[in-house]
Amino acid sequence: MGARRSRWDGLRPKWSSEERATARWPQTLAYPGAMARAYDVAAVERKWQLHWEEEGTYRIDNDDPREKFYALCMYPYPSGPAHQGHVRNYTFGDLAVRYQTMQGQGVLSPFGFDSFGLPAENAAIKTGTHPRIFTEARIAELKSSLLRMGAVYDWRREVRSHDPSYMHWNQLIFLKLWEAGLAYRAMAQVNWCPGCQTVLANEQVLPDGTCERSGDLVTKRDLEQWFFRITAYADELLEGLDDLEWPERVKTMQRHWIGRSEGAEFDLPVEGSEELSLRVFTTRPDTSFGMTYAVVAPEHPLVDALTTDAHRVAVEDLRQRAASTSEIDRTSAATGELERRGAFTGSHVCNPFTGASVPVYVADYVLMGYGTGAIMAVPAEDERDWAFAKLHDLPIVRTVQPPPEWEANGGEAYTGEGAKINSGFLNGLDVATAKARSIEWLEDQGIGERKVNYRLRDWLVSRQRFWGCPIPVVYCPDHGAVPVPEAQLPVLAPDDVEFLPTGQSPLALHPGFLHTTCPICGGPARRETDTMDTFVDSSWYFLRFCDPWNTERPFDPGVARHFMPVDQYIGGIEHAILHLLYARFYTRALIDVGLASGVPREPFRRYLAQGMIRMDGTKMSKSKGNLIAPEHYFDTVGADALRLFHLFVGPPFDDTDWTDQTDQVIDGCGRFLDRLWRSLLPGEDVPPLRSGPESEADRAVRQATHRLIAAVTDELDRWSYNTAVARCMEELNLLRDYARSSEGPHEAVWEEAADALLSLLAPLTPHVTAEIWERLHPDQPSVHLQPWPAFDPALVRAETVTMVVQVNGKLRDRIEVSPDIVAGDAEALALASPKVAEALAGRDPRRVVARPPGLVNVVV
RNA sequence: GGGGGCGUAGCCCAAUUGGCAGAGGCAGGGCGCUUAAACCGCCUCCAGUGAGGGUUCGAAUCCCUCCGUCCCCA
Repeated sequence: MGARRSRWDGLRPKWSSEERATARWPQTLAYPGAMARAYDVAAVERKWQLHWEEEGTYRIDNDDPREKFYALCMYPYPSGPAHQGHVRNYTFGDLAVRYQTMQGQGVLSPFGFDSFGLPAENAAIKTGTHPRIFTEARIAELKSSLLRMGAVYDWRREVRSHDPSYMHWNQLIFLKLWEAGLAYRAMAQVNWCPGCQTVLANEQVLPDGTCERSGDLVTKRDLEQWFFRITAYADELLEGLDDLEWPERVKTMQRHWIGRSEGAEFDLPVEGSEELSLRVFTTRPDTSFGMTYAVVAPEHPLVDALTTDAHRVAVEDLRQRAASTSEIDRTSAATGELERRGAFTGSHVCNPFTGASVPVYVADYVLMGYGTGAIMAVPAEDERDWAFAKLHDLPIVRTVQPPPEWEANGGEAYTGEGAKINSGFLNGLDVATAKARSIEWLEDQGIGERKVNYRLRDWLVSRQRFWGCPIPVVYCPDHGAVPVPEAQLPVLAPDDVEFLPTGQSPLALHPGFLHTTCPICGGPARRETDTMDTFVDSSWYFLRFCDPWNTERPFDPGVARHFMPVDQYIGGIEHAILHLLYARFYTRALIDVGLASGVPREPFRRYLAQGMIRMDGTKMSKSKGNLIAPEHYFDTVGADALRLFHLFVGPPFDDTDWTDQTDQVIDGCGRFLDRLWRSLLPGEDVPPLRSGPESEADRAVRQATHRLIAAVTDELDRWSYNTAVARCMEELNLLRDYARSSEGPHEAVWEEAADALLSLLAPLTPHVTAEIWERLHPDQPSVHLQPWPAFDPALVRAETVTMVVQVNGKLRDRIEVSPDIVAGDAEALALASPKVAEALAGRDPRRVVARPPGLVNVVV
């Protein structure tokens, strides 16, 4: 308790002594078993890692006058020493931090830990270690890895989800959302394991619907739960996607997840009853004339009332089966099984469009959570309805005319465009017009209206767990749910709890925590024992990073206005839907309840979804037991070489395979850095430099250097790290040739080239470039504090380009031309070529396609 | 079942976004250095772009079908 409180309101030390002690540098500077290196990698890397940390090179104050750049990697769940996926992620992030710093930006580079979560709780059950002890040990290990890979952060800003100073504001935000009506309580179904007598998270339920611990069949149970009203922002979350520089597929995934659909809701009067009616939602009100039956979800409140005695047994049977079937199975299983998954209720409703009486079925393919939990079934225009109708021998009436060949080709449900048929006043209209007309009719009749429906549901945040942020609510018999007063925040879980393998949260078994008094009347009351979904923690940590030492509120909106939005967000695609959507919602909610006034509503401007690292065809992960620890490479080839490998192996958003050859590639990266060292530092590889006038060869090298700067700058801006590395390798090869040339390198040209190459590589391989730079320029600031190199556009531009001449698309000649050549001249030059004349063999050109200055194609 | 990505040399990957298929690296081969080996250096081999069809003066790139593979959703 005491140790935690000490972090309560102050700055965190950059590295606590205990954390530094765990940083596991190698004991010796030699590399037993590793290849001989041109320089002492361990000494160089350790020197600079300590240097950046002690100098505070990458700290930034809230009032920094430079233009801001916010670079952020998704804060990780602390699972121990970094794995290769972390290294890949933080290499990209660190590159951005260092690159933007050299570009003159004031870079905010914070780091923190998503430190609540199930693994620590499971470990507690297994070993008896308190989750906090367990978690903080894992954090120290991960921080050690980060230090040793040379990733730089403003550690003063570190945020941990489980830190009371974070929980305090987490809980305050919850109360503000509640006050604003954005948080509410409602009954919800949870996964219930009868064997463990506890609630299970979705990931604890195996694909076959059994409990991962006891193997019992998991059932559904209703519990009072807390929700966030994310659906209130559904439209805004959808529209906001358009302007984001995110991968298209991620935006598409979010659009599908929100799942906006326009349609209508209307009532179907139940036959034989004055007051009962069934409300249905449909996206195709134009097909209403084709409704030949209706379906309700097994959980629908009217099921009991609709079911007649003769059908009760079958319906009950179906309901029980549905309760133990996952939603995925319910909506996806083969149609052949539909027969036993639907049952007639015995009741009928009236189709208001036709006046016809149609039967009502219960079927598990209709979900209570979507729309109204009841549908009108139009088998002719819906594939699942078609299959169901066929199985139950229900009539099928087409209301859209399919194309002529449709029926002949065995056509079933037709969901496409066409003229309306069999549809009374809608006949002859196209689908869109018929939709509008049918909704008008419903509204005129007063039985229904236009309705926009979303697949997105409100966010269920209650978790029956110990290792999470307690929900700050007290239940009083007289006053109901009462917020914990702000002065009493944060509500902290007690430490003296026992972790039993029952799966039940220890909070619910702890009398001291459970029993409290009502803040209103002082009478006995019960504390909420549920904790928040950890996605709540991760939905605003990037805002806390802006102003982490604020003790008055979650963060100062003015400071957040300065640093937000995140200019480059990097993290795995696995968070592309939920985390990013929740964070986008939360940012808006914080603005709207007044905690973040004026902050941009979209928190992440650019998002890089990094690819996975696979091994033997599966994701490399601790649980699969196929980890290749980065520490091993820090100890042998060094962090720079490993970083270079991750940048070089392929585009950052592509998955990459860890194979038998990977070690050789990493060694190759180390060899490149050795060559860099030997080639640029005085020694046998660097010949005497010459002064005086510059030759043609000198000018060519100068040109190559300026082109390199232009190309690498462009490539870093668009995340093409692999090609940027390749270009730097090419430049070094060129410089080595230049050094060996008979004339020898010109001093000014050589130094310009060397400085540029070191600067360009500095964000990629920060240690070795810093060391070489320091040795070349002992009186200058570090390469990391140098401005990003500029290029001369005149030198980037070529004096001549090679024009390709084709005959019928086949390469026949190359001609050196001016880059400004016009089409007519290019054509004339091409036709004058003897090689073209030879290829033409007397034939007359039928057409000449000139694309100056690169290409002319002569067609005969 | 629906949606999306990817398939280029033995391997990882480039290709100015429709214009010369090759920048870089790994592996392999040869030579040099060495008493020898490692390291290092130099040189070098290797594909016509998963298959088929279409559009185009011109296709790795755009369109269609199929195959393989990965991901997301249901």
